[in-house]
Amino acid sequence: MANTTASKLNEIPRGAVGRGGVLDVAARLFREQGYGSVSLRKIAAAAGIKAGSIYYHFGSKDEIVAAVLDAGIQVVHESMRQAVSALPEGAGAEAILRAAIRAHLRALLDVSDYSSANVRIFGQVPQSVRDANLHTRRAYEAEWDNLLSRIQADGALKREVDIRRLRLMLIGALNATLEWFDPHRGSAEALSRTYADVFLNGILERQET
Amino acid sequence: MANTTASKLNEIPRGAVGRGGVLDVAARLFREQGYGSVSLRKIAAAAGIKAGSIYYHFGSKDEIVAAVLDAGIQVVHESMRQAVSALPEGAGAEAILRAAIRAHLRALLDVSDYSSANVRIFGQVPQSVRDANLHTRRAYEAEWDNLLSRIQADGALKREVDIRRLRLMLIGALNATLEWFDPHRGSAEALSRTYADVFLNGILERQET
DNA sequence: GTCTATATACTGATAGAC
DNA sequence: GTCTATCAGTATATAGAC
Repeated sequence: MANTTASKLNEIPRGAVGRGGVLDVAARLFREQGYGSVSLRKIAAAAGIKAGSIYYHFGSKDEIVAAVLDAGIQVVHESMRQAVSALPEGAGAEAILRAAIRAHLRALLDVSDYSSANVRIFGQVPQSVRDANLHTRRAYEAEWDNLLSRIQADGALKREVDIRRLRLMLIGALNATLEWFDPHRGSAEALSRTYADVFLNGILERQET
Repeated sequence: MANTTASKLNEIPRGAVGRGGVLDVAARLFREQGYGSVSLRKIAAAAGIKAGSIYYHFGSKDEIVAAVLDAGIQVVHESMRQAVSALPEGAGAEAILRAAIRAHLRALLDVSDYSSANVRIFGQVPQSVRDANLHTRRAYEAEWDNLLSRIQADGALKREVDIRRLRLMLIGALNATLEWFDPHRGSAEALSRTYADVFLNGILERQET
């Protein structure tokens, strides 16, 4: 997903060139400024090239943003799947949920401009670009639905909870952190623990009667 | 907040005219399409006037969007304050939280294009516009922090919960519903109950040992 | 693979008629 | 209070030189 050719020596000081470099820069700018405010001229300038040169690598702005959106889902999907499958064999429902929440949040806040760009601009791009991203999104959503369904079948999740709605609520809550998270005030790691605490057990003090 | 003059008879069929009408239309378009994609020409066309005419009512695009943002916070703030103060005298922590959550969510999903536009475009507008909206936002945030602090002081909220972080998590989760809520699949009313259930008590089944 | 130059359309904003 | 006409700036995209 990241630009690999840029690590070679004897290159332009910018560091970002070629298709991968343009894509890296575009993802960062989209995350920072949104879709409508980022022009091809801005992307080109940040990558150290001229606007016209972009069309050697991509056919249109939509093609760039579509590539960013797809990569964004793939990164967070792979991160979540790996985190869950890395757990010990007999891991309980709570451990599984905590690992999945942590992986999703860290992908957004610590790891990937692509994943955070996806969350921030998906609602702003043209309908055709959204449609192109749907298959990739659906696969990630299915991963969560399967995980939650398994946990509910084991009896660890309240029976009255609707899986689809819970997934939308949980992912939405985690994604919303992009609007206010400040690494100076706490780590994504610690924040993921708080989210797990709240979603798993709630915020009300329990009576010990 | 809504256009009042438009209810008079013998007017242009569009229904939206004058400063209030322009603002109503702008709020709806911003909510639907985001900040960058909505031009003054689009706003004017939807309001049934020409682009140049907008400048009789507003000095700039930023002035329009700033007015939309402020109104958006004021609507949801007033809605939440009223809902809480309308509760019976001795209402418990759970009833208060449920009423506040319900009011916030219904303002976003059922009532106001201004409130939903605020949530959707705040992260996309120029820094100067965000700054102008800060005072209004802070007042609403303080309302929530006071409410949550009172409940925690009463011992109904877990002591280890950080108030500011909880407020960010809760409001963020509720605001995120704008990205996926579909009135055909359920009411905002019912959804607010589910959010309260999850945040108050969590999703894990409790052992009855 | 990147450059310059350019075509075409749209942007926010202004001036003056009615 | 809305209109028409227009300005300067910027948008995506293309063509051809190097």
